[in-house]
Amino acid sequence: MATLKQIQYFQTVAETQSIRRAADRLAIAQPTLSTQLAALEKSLGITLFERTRRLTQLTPAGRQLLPAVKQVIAQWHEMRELAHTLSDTAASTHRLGVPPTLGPYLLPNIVPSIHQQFDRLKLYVREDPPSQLETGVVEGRYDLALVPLPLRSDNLTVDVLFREPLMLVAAREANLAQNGVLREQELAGMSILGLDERHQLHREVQRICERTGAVLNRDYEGTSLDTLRQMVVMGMGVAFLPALYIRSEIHRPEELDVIRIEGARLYREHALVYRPGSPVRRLYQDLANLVRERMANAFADVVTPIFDRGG
Amino acid sequence: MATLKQIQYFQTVAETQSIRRAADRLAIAQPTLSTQLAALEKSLGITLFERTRRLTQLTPAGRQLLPAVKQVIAQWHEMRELAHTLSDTAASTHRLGVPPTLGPYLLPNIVPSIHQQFDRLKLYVREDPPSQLETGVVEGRYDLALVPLPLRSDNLTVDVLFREPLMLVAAREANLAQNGVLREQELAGMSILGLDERHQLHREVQRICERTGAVLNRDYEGTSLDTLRQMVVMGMGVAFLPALYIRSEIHRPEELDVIRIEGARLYREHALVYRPGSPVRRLYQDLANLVRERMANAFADVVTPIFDRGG
DNA sequence: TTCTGTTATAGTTTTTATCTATATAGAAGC
DNA sequence: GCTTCTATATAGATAAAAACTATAACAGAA
Repeated sequence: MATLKQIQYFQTVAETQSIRRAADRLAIAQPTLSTQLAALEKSLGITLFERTRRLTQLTPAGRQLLPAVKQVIAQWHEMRELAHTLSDTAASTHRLGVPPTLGPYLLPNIVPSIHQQFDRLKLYVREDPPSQLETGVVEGRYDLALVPLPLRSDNLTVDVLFREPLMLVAAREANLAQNGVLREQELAGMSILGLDERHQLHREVQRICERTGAVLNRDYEGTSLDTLRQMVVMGMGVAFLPALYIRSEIHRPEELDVIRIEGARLYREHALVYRPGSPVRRLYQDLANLVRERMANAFADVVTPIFDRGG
Repeated sequence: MATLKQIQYFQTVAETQSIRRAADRLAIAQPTLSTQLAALEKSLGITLFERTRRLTQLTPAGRQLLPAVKQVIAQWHEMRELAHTLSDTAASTHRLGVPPTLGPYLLPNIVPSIHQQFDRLKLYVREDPPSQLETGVVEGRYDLALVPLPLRSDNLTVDVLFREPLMLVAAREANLAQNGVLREQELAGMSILGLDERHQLHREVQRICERTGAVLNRDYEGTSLDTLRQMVVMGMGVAFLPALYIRSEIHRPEELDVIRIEGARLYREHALVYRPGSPVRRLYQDLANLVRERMANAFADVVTPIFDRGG
């Protein structure tokens, strides 16, 4: 069938112009080389060499085949080199899925740290709704994903990363809270703007409303955190926005009041998920730890890293 | 060592996303495939697949290695295709050496016939002095060569092709022969222009002079047939020129008289030579026959094909 | 001719690839 | 929670191949 070994033998004989010398260079016995060469010639249907006692040289056909043979060997070496590079698991490209309400506000803060620690690791990042992320990882479209808790699927490994508060945001003119703090009871009856129901955040806000007695306004729903913020700025109502979003995106604080709710469990939790069978799960655990540490070091005032659950 | 078979297996498993299905498609047993895959992974130092019950899919590293693997296989297929083309011996490029006093005047007449009969054969033609041609073939720089007889080497196969008369050429004004014919005796004492001694023709003319009593003029020697002709035109003397040269190159016959010498053995003989061990000697014999036949059909008035000697 | 160096062939051993049979382990169903 | 199904892995045996040693064949040189 023309093996790689055989075409390497071919190349060496062509170079040394002698079966004996080629056998020496290849560290095999001369009859082995003769036999393999004959086998190659038979499988290709070509006489590659003109064997005389004085020298063994290429036939016209062999001479023309040689460049093609060298190409194959060169490609093969290239492949092996690539494999060697990739043998460091942290040297390949991993497909990371992120939810639209987290990715753009978290990644800019952690990607530089990742590249610092794993300098040859590459991330191919795509956004998807959390449900898509979960099935995406299960079905292999993603290698790992950032998803909000709780998970639907139970056949994924979950490394809980951190807790992110949801802050109440109101137009400055509304003058809702004097010192930036409200008590949970004061939420009762308040009309809350939310995202449309395809977003996970919709459900999270809905849950908060049910517990606090606030009313989720379903007449107008945002399609992204940015439109939701605009709706608040325009005085359409108040909304819960994730702390990391507020930290990243609210560049003109004078337009909006950010209000902390006293005593309430107003937060969402994010986790890194991947298939339990992934051969590189160790790397993913390292990545999860890196995210937690980065959050603890630079965003302790915004989020709460969780070191002890999952993983 | 990462064999071609193994990387083909790799590709098939990547495509089918299943070791079992890949084994079916490859018509081998599933354990064989598992083993070979494991061997490949070990030799590359990479885990290529994430094996679960539901599906066997590429790891990030495997995903990135796949294109390189496909390249190797593609190059290999290309090589085999080329080999298939070349398996027709008449489909390769053969290096043909020709002497400068024959090649340019013979080849234009026979190359079209060659390409007509062997439509995929290609000739790589180079000119060299006959001695260089002989050693060139022996040492493998040429696959075959046209050379004048007699040969120096005795370890070449010789297919004698044809006899080419040498004609006496004189300036028209000299008015040497009324009807274009002279008798051999009339050459005695005549001063003959020749080529310099690096050309085989020098020796051939010298031999003729010795036999007929003509005198080879060594004061001025041509470096090519064309300069020799010019010397004759300019009235510097007479010269022997090969019949095929005259047929091809003397476009203005009014300037020169071409004279046949009656009764003399004034000719040279050309042969096709190649190494006795050449695996394609059959093709070369066919080529020799083709040349002879072409000469017999279209140049019977100029040269005498030799069908029975050598080969 | 004989000697020398090179390739081919014969016969054997070792290695490798492949097979069959079976173990193991998730996922799905009862 | 147990069984069943399905996919991959492992064990052991067999077949294929590639390797070796020894020797034959053969051309060129002495």
